Amino acid sequence: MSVSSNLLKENSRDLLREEELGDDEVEFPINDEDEEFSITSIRIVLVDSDPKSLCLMKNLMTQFSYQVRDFKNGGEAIAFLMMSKHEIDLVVWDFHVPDINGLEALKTIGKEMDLPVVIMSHEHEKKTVMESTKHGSCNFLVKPVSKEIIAVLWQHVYRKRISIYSVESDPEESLGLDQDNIDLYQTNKEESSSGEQNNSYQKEDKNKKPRMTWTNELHQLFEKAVEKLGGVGQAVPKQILKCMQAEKEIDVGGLTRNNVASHLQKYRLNSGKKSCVHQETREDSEWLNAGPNTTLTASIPLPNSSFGLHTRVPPFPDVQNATNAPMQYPSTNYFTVNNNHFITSSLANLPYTDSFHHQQQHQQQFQHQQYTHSSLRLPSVRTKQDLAAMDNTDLISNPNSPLFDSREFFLEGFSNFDTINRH
DNA sequence: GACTTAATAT
DNA sequence: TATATTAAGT
Repeated sequence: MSVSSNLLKENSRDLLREEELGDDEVEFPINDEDEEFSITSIRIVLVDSDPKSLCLMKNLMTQFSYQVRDFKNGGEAIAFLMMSKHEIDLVVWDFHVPDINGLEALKTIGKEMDLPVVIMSHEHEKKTVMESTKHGSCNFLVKPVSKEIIAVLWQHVYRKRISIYSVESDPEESLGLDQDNIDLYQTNKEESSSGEQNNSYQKEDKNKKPRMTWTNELHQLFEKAVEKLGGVGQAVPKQILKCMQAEKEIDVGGLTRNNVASHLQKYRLNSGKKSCVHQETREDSEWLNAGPNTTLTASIPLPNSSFGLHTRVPPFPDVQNATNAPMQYPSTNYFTVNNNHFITSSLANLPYTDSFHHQQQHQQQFQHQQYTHSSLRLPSVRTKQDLAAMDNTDLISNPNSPLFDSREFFLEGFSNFDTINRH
């Protein structure tokens, strides 16, 4: 059975499963071929030097049916972890454990084993939170930790599993997955490591062909060709392309007939509209000001250049007025480096680059799913509806704390869940 | 195979 | 929302 179909399984099936499984078993929504693996309820190593806090946390966790192994002493905890790291799903470590503090624990665990670590502390100094986050803490819990937070601790295990699975097997090589499943799988993969935007950029580079940009220069060349061939009504893509390529001064790069056809489609559409009812838009006036000498590079990747400065190409000009007059460009500049887009302006209202925006949307979807995910039996006394109704900020114990504004520390989305993956 | 149009993705 | 890409129809 494939990964994604299982991920998407709805309640009915899972309920059935739950009857088949023992009480303390949780079926994980990840299968390796037909061999399903289920784990016993999530196993947590809890480390806190304060006996009261330790006891309280342990009780709470047990209440939510986690299996807890508690330690007052950091050294003992690490020793235990070294021995049974493969039997543990999550580590919850108090920042102020004297012999091994949170940071040291994060370092050691990060180096020696591949476990998600949640740091907790009675205080929430910026420095403490920052450091923990930097060192790969999945979450930072401020004591007293609320039930709601304990209830959703499973998410870190879930995420870890997903990310491990993603790294270890390349979905495209897996024969069992059809294209749809691969797509879904990759979506999940991106979501599961939402803190790593660079990765998803790189992913896109690998699979998708670069999107070309019609620069002013290119467009003028195009327009010149169209005119030469008898106007929009006469000119056809192939000839336009030939015409454009004939122009020695300007390198049209890897421009294809399809590119031209697409551009022509838009061009025709636009010129038709213009000749009917002409309403001068803001964009029009920008184009009216357009000048022939503005030099821009095509984003069609040229063999020798993978780097270029691009300016967003304005919409089509009014046909009659397009050729002359200096142009005022829209100010959204961005670089492309190997087809990665980086906005260079720090202006507030810049649009997202596409992939970033896209990713955000996924992220939001996933955040919602996390509460309601049916494939996991939540070790929770709350209903799924309750969880869904919970505001995300509930995950930080003191969201309104004057000392600690989660948004200040965490990347987009981190205030809800971890976006930093340890490896 | 080329062109146009429509749908889809970014 | 604009516009580039992809698919489908002629």
